Amino acid sequence: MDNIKTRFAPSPTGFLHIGGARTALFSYVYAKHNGGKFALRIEDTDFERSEKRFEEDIMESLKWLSIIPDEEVIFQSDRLEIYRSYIDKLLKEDKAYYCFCSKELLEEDRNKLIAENRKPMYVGRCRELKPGEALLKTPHVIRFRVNRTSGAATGFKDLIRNQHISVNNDEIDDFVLVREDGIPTYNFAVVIDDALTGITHIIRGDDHVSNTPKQIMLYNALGFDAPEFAHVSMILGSDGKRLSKRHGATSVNQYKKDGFLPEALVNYLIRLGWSHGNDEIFSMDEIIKYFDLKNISKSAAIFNTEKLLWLNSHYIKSKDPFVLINLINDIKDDFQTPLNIDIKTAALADSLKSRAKTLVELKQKLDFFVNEDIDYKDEILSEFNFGESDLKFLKSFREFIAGLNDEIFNCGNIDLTDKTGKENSLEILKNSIESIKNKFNDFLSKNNCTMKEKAMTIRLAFTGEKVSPPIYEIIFALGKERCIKRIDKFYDYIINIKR
RNA sequence: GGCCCCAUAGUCUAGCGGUUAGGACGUUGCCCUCUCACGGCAGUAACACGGGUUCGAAUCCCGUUGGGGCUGCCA
Repeated sequence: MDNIKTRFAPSPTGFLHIGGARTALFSYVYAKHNGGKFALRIEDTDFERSEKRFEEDIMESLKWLSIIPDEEVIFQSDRLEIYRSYIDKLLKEDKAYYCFCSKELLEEDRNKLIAENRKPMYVGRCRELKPGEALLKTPHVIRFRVNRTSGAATGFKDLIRNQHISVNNDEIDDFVLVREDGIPTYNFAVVIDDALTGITHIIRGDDHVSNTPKQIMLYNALGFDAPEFAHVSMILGSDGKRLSKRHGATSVNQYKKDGFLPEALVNYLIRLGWSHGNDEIFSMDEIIKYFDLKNISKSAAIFNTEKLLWLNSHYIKSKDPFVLINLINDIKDDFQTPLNIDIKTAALADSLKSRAKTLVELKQKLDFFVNEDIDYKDEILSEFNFGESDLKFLKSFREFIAGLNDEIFNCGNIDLTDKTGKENSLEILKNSIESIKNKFNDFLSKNNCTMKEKAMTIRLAFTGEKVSPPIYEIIFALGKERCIKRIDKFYDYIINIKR
């Protein structure tokens, strides 16, 4: 089929959640794989629950994920006139009818049917009514006249299951097309828009399967060709229940704030329900290259944060440290001070990136460096026993640091805005760290001790933590003054606890 | 309750009538090592159940069970 066009049609009643993001992604890559177009339509006909901030969130989140519509975004609230003209057509052709039953009356009908153990459907009170002018001035809705011919059924072929799904017409109510306030309902507006905008393939959540026959009826009644349908299974929480807030983060923007990279989220979501052999790592280009509806799973998938974290750490590891610094600064809260974009920060970020699963974690691991001073926490330090020999070592280690040539710590005023500047500075960095390493090893052998024996003491002194980047890098990044300051502080700390 | 859909390890999945049922996350052990990671190696764990069809079934059909969805003047 040529001129393929897909769409994502969220309602702005909440932040873009990962389930929505996944169907958007599927729709987007399906269109792109086939050289088609992808459209975004905001279904804001529920004025009660729709909010501007959610619209903005949805569009920003999609952009963040690189899911970019090819056309201008459509808002259903701008298209009320269009829907009106089609409802007139249906009314004129007797395919829809006015219903004057009050909500209270409907509720009564419903309770009665349930009590009799029958399907709670509209009883059809107004189905054959021919309302006059006066009656039309009273509150009413417009219902679709479902074909009640005995044995009639309505179905469609689902591309995910590759199977025809059919429902008997008497399972389908005379559903409301236009509400009392004159605003069309979902099932009506969705059909008009998909038909008028030339959508060829509708990829959406499983929860719409039972709406589809209603929509097919509308396509037929309006004389439109029905598009193809592909219903993707839902994403469930760890307990197998429908994903909700109690399962933790569900909105895309929360994942951004929590330090996830869009590549990781896209990679995770595409693999949740879709596969390409045994491959796990996909860039957007690769997804587009390989994507096929045939390889989408029919069954629901449970969201697994562990695997997302693995992918996130994979992508963090592959990033240039300067890029990582920018990304961290991009998600920081307003009250946080941004990281400096310099060679020392980059050096630490580079060695810390394999130790962090999220950008937030990476940021935290840089704290010992970013903060001018550090605190020694008893709950960490109490695990270690320090004696006279440690004090003696610290003294000579202090001398060693103080004796280092200032040149080693100097990385000059290199322009980091261009690529060669960065490369040059990384080269200087490598040399500095190498020479610190050599001098430090000399120092150790002169003092008859090994790295293994002394590393933890030094690490604790410099960072206050049991986990840190390699010692040489810390010395380089902190610089002579801060190293000495921290050695002194640590010395005092030990003396204090020994008393 | 009715209707629709789904069913391979804890999780995501490969498989599309004949495989020692493959990969990944997680997890366990070992190696590497200044810590923790990273990396490398090895291990762990699955065809929901019952009937058919067939020489042969994870794969096809039916049922059972379990799960999910819908059953709105929400989308």
